[in-house]
Amino acid sequence: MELSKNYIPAATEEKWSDIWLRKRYFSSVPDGRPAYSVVIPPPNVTGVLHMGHTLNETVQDILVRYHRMSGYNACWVPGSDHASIATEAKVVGMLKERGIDKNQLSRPEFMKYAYEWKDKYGGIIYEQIRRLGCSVDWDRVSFTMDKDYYDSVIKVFVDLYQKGLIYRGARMINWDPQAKTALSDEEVEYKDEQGRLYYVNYALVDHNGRSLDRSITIATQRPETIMGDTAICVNPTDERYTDLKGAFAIVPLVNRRIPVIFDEYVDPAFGTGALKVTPAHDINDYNLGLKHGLPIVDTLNEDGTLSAAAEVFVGMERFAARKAVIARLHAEGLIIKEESHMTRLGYSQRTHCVVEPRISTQWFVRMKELAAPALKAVTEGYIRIHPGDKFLATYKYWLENVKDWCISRQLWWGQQIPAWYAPDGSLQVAATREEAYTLFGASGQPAFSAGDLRQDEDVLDTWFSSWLWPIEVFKGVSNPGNPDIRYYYPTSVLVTGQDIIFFWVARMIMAGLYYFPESLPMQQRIPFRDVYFTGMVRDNLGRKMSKSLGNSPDLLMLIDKYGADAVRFGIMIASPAGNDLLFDEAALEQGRNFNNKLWNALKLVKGWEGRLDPAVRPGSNFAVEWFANRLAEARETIGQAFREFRLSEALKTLYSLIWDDFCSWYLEWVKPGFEQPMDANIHRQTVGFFEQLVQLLHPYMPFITEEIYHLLAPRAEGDDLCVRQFAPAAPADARILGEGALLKEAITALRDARNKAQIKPKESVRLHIHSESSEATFRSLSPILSRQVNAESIDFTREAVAGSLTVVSGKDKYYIVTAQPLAAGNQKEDLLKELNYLKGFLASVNKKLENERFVQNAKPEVVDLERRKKEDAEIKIKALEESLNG
RNA sequence: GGGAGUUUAGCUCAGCUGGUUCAGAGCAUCUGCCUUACAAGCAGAGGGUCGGCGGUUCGAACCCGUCAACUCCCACCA
Repeated sequence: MELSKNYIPAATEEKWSDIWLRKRYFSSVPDGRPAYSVVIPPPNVTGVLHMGHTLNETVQDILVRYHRMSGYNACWVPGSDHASIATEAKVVGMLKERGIDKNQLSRPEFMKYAYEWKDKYGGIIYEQIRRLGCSVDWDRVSFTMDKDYYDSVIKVFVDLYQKGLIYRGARMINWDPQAKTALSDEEVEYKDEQGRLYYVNYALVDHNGRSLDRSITIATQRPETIMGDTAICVNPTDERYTDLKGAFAIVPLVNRRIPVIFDEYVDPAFGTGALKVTPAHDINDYNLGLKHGLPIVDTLNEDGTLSAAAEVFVGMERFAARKAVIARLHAEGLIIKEESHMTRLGYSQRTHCVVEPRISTQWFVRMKELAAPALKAVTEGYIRIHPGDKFLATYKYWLENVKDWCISRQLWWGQQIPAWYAPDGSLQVAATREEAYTLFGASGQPAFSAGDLRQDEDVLDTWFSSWLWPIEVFKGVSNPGNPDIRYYYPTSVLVTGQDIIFFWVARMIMAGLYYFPESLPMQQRIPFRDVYFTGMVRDNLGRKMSKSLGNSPDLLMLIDKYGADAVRFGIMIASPAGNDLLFDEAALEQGRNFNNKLWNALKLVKGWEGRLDPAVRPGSNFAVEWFANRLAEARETIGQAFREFRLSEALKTLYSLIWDDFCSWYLEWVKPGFEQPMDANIHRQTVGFFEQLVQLLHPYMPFITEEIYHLLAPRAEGDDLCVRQFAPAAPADARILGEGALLKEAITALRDARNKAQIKPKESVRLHIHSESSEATFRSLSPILSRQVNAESIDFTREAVAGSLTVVSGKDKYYIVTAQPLAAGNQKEDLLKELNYLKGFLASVNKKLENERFVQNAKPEVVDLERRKKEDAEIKIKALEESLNG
């Protein structure tokens, strides 16, 4: 069979995707093996996967494949999130482009469009997951608005309500005027900005309305809210204002009379020490208003325009209104000063518009009771966070200070809140209209029919559904106690971005601990045992990837260009746990080159098949023996790295094992001479090594490894790499590894010397080795050594060889004899440099050993080590001096 | 304002319990090679006062203190 010059990923990837799917390797059902279950953080159906998803999915696939190959029944559940507000915003935008106004649609009509959107983008996302090679169980695809899932969310809502953990009430919430919905505290992103502070004069009057012939100046950043003022507040200890007890101020523009009140809250040092109180539009003012019984004048409409209550500029957009108010205040001479001022503005996470604090009747979850066990699960180590040092404190702080969660959204796309209102406005919470009607009838026949009940218009926060994800993807809510939930829950590991630690991770822990009864051990109630946080993906300049910057590459295009394995390699090689990843296409090129390296190693090994020599040779081959041990050693390192979630490090180990140890050293050592036969036994063992290497690499680069596995040898039906189990690891023999290191050192030193002496690669030399300690080893290694340094002969000597080039490496000396006279190099200089260094080194070792306190205090093995360093250095110095003199 | 993290080669990062010739790897750079698997390659090389200062210790990239820079999270002074 003819192998292409370079590896071509596209066809291979399609082929194996299909075969894996057809053979249902990634479909999991409970069995006798231990489960390794992972639920995908469901991507929003708003668009396509970005590089952050790519990193997350790759990490998950590596863990899942690795465990599938390690005796576990691996199950990775794919799915997507309806992403209530984000998707609704996109659908509304899409409709607008088509000239359709959401307000003209009925709720069912809108939902039809939303589902069309979901089908389209959900499909794109799943295609990306497939192309990336993710070994998800396609029989378990879940969506947070599936019928069962929807019903589960409703069921949990009703349950929490009945237990008193959900309540409805008017509170100051964050309002998104663009999406026209309430938001949770977590959905608001704050940015520091340069704002402007306006000093505005308010006229003062006494309780009879008589002018006091003076005014009070307040400082505000939001002059457009003055129409909502219902008090002026000063600090009671502020002597400038003590005489204003019982006085009133007149709100400019609307001439409303408001009291001057006194409260410690006001900082006399800020601005003028006088604060305008607008309870409807500021959380602090709201609290002050509650305390002092102030009326609330809400001057904003839900879309951010001024309401009739504002009296002036009614209907004007809030920022335009600000300008208008400023202009009129200026015209009336009421602004006496302006200054710039740093401020913090809240933006909606989804629509990016400035959020308004607003009083509104919403549904809330009481968080205190849910938070306590969630905190315990982590602080007591039932759930381990990686990297822990970084996120433990953040997690703890949030849970200890958590506030109630506003879960109602004034949207259509989502689970509609199961609250039912009677004509008189009273309400019952129940999953269905009929159940609600029954509840209304509990204390006698209601005066209305079930059809008169009106369901709450609002839907639930999307996170109120995704917090059930690890439970409901196994139907744990809709079908409690079923075999899947009992087998797969808790899941093994959650891999996600650190940005959703509060939104999602903490709340899933709460949901798990709430949902599974306290009578069960904590280990069975938690949703996952480990949490692995990936960092944020940035571009190679360290900037966040974003659409507006245009620095977020398209995943499918990258796969087309480099191949999925190369993308996976590139994203993993520079991705330490929890640190941000600076994405650079150069890393993908490295991945592509690595593919090619593997491919060419395959070509080499395959090329030997035509000229195998089956004759049995006595004794063992050093190269084979060495590589077997090197492989054992690397497996140990890799296993340890996996246990510690150091996936990038495991990949680096593999990369170097394959590129350097296998290709650069091992294959060169066993490679037969030009047109010479290949020892069939060595070939067989080489194929065995190659199989082990692609197996180890498979979790990272599944396609090319599967392909090579099948090209190396014919395989029985069902013998595919993705399900091949790792053989038990053998311990590595340190002696053989040491001999391998010695051989590599000698080869490198001799090649370096050849290079420096400008001996042409094709020119062979005669080599004399002077080794006090390792002569026997060198004798056994000489067949490899002679080929690697192009030596036609190797002899052993105890003295200097005249007319030779001397090389000192470690404790050994090499004399290179050439046919042509040697070009005068700076060999002597190099030797002197080395000698000087060694003498300095010896001096420092001696100093240490002569220091009594060192000898007394240091551990005996450390002192021994220094003694050996001293001996080694002395031997080397002797060797160098001899060759310099000789 | 509170908290966490980071700072090691041009870039991205390892460096575990303070002690192997410990100052490392990859990428990039430079030199020499179209050697028969691979120029997307091979063989080599150069490159760092481990952010600054001080301390603990026989011994510090590592522990302590302090300063500086950067990053992130949290927070109701208009």
